[in-house]
Amino acid sequence: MAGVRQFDEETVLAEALALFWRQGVAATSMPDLAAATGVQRGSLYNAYGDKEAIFLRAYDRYAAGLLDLCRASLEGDDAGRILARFFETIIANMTAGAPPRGCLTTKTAADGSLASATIQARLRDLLDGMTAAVAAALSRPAVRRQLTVDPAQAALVVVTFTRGIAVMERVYGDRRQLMRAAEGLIAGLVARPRKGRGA
Amino acid sequence: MAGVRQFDEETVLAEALALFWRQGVAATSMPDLAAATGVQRGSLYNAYGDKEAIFLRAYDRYAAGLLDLCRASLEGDDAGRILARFFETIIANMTAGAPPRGCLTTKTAADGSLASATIQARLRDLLDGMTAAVAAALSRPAVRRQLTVDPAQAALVVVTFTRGIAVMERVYGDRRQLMRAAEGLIAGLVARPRKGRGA
DNA sequence: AACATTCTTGACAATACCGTCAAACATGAC
DNA sequence: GTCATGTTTGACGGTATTGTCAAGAATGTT
Repeated sequence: MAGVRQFDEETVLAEALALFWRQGVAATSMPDLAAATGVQRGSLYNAYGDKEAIFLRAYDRYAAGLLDLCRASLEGDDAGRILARFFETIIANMTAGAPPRGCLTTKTAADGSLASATIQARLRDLLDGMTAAVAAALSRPAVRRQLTVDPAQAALVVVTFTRGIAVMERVYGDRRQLMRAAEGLIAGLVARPRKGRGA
Repeated sequence: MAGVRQFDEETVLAEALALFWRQGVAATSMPDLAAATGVQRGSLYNAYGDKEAIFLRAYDRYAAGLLDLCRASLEGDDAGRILARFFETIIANMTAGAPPRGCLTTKTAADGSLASATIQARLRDLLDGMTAAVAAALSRPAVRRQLTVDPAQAALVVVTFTRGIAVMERVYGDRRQLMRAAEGLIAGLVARPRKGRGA
């Protein structure tokens, strides 16, 4: 096969992701992407077709990475600790960067990009995956016993709450507030939030 | 005073609000507003200056109305009922319209309009007001006793959760899921969610 | 080394939005 | 009825984005 792609797709998608994350999908134009990636607009059109296609590729990587982080944070048998670590992960993800980038999924969900059913489906996929991961963790017998709500519903509550945290981050930009909110939710969901201090 | 405004400001702001709500602030242009309100673009510039000014005026009305609805829903002494009615109000607000418009505050928060500190401040004002209203309701002694978390923190959790519901509405568009999520949260925050059925 | 294939480049036309402004207009004040 | 005042109108120049395309460039194949 001759006529070979001159740019490194990994790099381009990473730069594109960074831009989408920072600016939001709707606010990012093809010229923006061209400038950020160093690839000419015409080449991007040729390689991917349109902005949505680029976004979908970038988002898939993002989603996979985030899901891995979430799953890793959900190990253990102490419900309070599991959830605290999970929310820490989520909050770290959305407060990273300067200024903080916020949560890509949430920004995308609210910025009109959902006119595309394909994008909506991808966002749903990530949230479904996240819900499943949380539900699995909360369903472990040792964990389940500590909950005030059954695991499936608790998982829905937790994932919904992560979305709320993402919005609050945008509006208040106060990391501590997010932690306090998460802590409050955990207190409600776990039977004995504070038995001692350490283990 | 001669040279008098030819359009009805109430009507114009109502139409503008409807458009912002449906399309999102960032996705709404001055020509869009002109078309929707029937007022020429030049007149809008003359009367208000720019899109942001129009949005702020429309949003203030929206915020005031929504806050009133929220406060009204928070009366009573049964924590579970109060919260259920509050979430019903919130969910009704964001699932109204065909297709549902979602939550204006949340859409605005995530669509890049927060580049404007003024807009961010207004969103914060509404959420502050909502948090205060919920905190006040949850602080009533009879209510407070039923909670698993102290009122101030519970209010933060509740308001954060409303933002999460708004995002979930965008992604899933499933009213029942929102109700189930809210119900789950209430179960966690209220000590005895189900003692009987009625009072 | 020559070729075929695919990518890249720069430019094009089409469309849309913004902010402004001068001229025309309508209205309340006198 | 006349005037002063603020509004409305339509148009202008400037800028930006989109999607396409023909010509040039690069590379694997033979």
